[in-house]
Amino acid sequence: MVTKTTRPSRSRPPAPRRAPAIPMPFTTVDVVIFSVLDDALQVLLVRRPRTGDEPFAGRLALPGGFVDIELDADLAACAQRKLREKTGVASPYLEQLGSWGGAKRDPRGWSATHVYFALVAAQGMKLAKGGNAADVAWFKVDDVLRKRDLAFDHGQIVQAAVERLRSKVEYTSLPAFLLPEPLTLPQLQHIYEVVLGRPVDKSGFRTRMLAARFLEETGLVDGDSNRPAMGYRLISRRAAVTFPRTFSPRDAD
Amino acid sequence: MVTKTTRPSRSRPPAPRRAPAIPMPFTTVDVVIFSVLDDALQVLLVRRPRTGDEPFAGRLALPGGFVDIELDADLAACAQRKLREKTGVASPYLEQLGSWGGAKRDPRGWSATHVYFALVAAQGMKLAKGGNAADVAWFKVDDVLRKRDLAFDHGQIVQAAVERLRSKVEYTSLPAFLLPEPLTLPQLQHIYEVVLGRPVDKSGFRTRMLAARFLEETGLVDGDSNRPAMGYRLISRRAAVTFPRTFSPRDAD
DNA sequence: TTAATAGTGTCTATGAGACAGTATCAA
DNA sequence: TTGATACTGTCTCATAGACACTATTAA
Repeated sequence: MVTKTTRPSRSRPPAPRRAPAIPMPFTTVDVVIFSVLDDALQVLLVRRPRTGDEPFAGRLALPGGFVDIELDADLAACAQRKLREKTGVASPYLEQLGSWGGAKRDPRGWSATHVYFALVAAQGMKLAKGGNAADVAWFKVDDVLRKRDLAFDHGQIVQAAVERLRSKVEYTSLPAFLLPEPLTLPQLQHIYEVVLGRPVDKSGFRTRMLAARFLEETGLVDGDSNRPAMGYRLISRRAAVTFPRTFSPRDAD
Repeated sequence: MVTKTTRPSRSRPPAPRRAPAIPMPFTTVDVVIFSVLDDALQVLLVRRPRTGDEPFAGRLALPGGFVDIELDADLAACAQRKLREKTGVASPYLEQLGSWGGAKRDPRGWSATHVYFALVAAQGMKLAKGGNAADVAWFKVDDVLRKRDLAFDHGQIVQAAVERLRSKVEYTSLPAFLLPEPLTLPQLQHIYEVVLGRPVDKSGFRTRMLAARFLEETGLVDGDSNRPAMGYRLISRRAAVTFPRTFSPRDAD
């Protein structure tokens, strides 16, 4: 959040406001963007600029920044804009994670950030780099959580996002949004295994996915393996479906 | 949100701020407070004052208002404060629901609200009334959702809160926070039935609750019935526990 | 033919749902 | 003793998990 690059500099006419004359918190939007790359769950981070007197110069942070009340119709549109600026992705899975606000999280004063949570397929994606934009790159979630040296409270936020993702993966079809279409069931199973960090039984997995009726066949796909697999497309990209039970190995008490 | 009653009027020294000079959205916190009364799920609403030129005068709204960057250390503290002001309840179950923000939700300009979600036991509670405070009262959720004439976008927000509650009730122990302690299993079952809107099997319900290990016995309680029931206390008031499966009648496909 | 991966069949144990039964209180 | 409510036992059936099996491709 609070990167100079996304801060509009042109002057604007003062809007008519009949509201109270008390100081308002700074309002920002940050986006936690996940993908699976190299068999690991990864998160997109930007390096904060070293120029100017901005806080946390040179540290890694979530992509985000101030709400622009001229550009952004609402919070979701603002999140979409920031995601597009960094990744070029137009229609990812996007849901709200929550908001963090307080007196101390930004040294410049009371601030509140609205955090969104995005899942994208990393294949063939071009990240925004150089120029006025800060460097942006993928980082393994496990490394990020271990090093805990992100700007602001973004370490906490990433942790909350990972917990939400891991928890939802147990009982929803969310990981399907981490794959490009058409996707195959073996690919999807692999994503589940990477995010859950444990193997999943093939037969049960297939039954479960097909019973949830969120996939439709698109014909055989010639993958990197020997036998081609059936390709599938998501019936709806709006939301994930919820399974009636959680994934869980039998030893669970 | 944006009620005059919670708006601080005293002057304060301008804080040192090295932040951008672009206009910030108004920032508010609203609280959706649920309870079960008269065998129905109810929500706490306040009537907006008819004085001054505030928007939505005389309409019902969620309790809430501007963040006070002097009083409130963070968003959760702000929500706690607003809850305490209206209900006197000090330590309810409180979780974040989400945030709503946009150019059009408040006629005075771009605004964003951070919404919290509280569950309280309504028994013997005194609501704040009269004086400077707006009238505050319980309303049946079903009526509120049908009439849809709340101030701002609070109708949408209540709807989202009810959906979240009903969905979580299927697989968590959340409803336990709607009862005063010590609670009995028949009482708890009744709450589940009210919120879910359907009967629940007694035997399965008891097995499920006790297997989840979130209750500890406190001795028999002489209720309004003939045979006394075992009283229980929540082992932790921090969070609800998640059941491995959802409640669901057998006919579910 | 073999290796590799895609996909299916089958067995079993768990445990939820349904419901009938027993226990313990007041009147 | 009766009525009312608290609580328990038992039967059945769906299904997740485990794992062995078959199918289809490339080399």
